[in-house]
Amino acid sequence: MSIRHAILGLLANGPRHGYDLRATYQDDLVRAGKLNIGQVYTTLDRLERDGFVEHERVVGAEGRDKKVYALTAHGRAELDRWIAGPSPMPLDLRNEVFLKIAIARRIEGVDPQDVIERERRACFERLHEVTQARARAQGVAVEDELLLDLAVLRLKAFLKWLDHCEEKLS
Amino acid sequence: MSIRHAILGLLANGPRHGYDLRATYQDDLVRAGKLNIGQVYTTLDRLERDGFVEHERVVGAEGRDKKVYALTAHGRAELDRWIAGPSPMPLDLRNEVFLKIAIARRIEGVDPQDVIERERRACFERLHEVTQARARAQGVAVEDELLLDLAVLRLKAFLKWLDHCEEKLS
DNA sequence: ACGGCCGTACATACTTGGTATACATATTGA
DNA sequence: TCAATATGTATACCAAGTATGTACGGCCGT
Repeated sequence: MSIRHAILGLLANGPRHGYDLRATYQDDLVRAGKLNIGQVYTTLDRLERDGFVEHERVVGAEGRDKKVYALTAHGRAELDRWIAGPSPMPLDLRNEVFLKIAIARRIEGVDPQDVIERERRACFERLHEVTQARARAQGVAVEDELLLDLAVLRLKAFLKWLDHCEEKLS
Repeated sequence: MSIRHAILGLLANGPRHGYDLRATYQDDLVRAGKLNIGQVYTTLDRLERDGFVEHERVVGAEGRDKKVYALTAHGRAELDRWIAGPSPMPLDLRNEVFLKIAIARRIEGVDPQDVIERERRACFERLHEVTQARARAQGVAVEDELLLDLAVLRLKAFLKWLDHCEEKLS
């Protein structure tokens, strides 16, 4: 997923500059997420190129000048369109583990069941980590909980699929 | 996921040229997947740059010459390492629907429950499509079934999460 | 026969998403 | 005082993926 719409969304509540957008993203919008500052500026450039935002140079009280970005009408329309429309639900063809299993079946000397077993173990460990993080988030911030709940559900579904693979390929 | 390891995997059973790799990928390895031919050649270039494959110019019987790629020992080692090691299980921070909900909660005039409801409907439709595709694949090819089973499990997990969001945010 | 389309085959330009790093100044704290 | 940290922007670079260009040959219909 790209960060375009996150920026448009943050700008909907008023103009901000790049550094500020990143801080707000990390500290408020997606608290578990990190955002590379370089990506913020290149994304802002592209959004401006496409007419979604425009910037104004502002000389700060500290002497540093900032580029403060604001949504254009076009940008606001794009944001509304994005929010109102459904998100793509990719089928995850090109799934790495599926590919690994498929290749293992076509190579001599590699047992696909071993591959499945190793992936299962890794998935379990990950689930354990995430479950602990989920417990720590409990009651702190509802959105942090939701994001971790999603991760848990996804990992459980994947484990179920691995079991299913093992059975069907045996 | 990148296509690097798919190509290494296909080359493990003997040398092939670019066009052939793409055909084999689409017709045998991941039958539901499409592979852009341009990506095959650029990936082969990078694999060669990194010493994983090497090529030989072969003049075909038809007069067209091909570049036939083969795994090097280094490439075979990389393939084995990849198969033996676990795949990354990304937490899917930057999930688009989560972002949409989070932004909706921060903007006036947008009801996050509406967002959830719309995503649910889209997800249901997708699930319906995939379920039909799954029924068509039944008994035809076990790997096609597995890939579609994964898609179904994923979509069901996501629907469950949307219900969960609705409840927690109400 | 020939003109168009399709299959085979490779190459390149371009876009996007993402990381790392460089650069500059102000504040803060040991 | 001097080093680390915070604020702020910019750029280079890389990988993944898409679209397009360029050949050549075979097949098919009129």
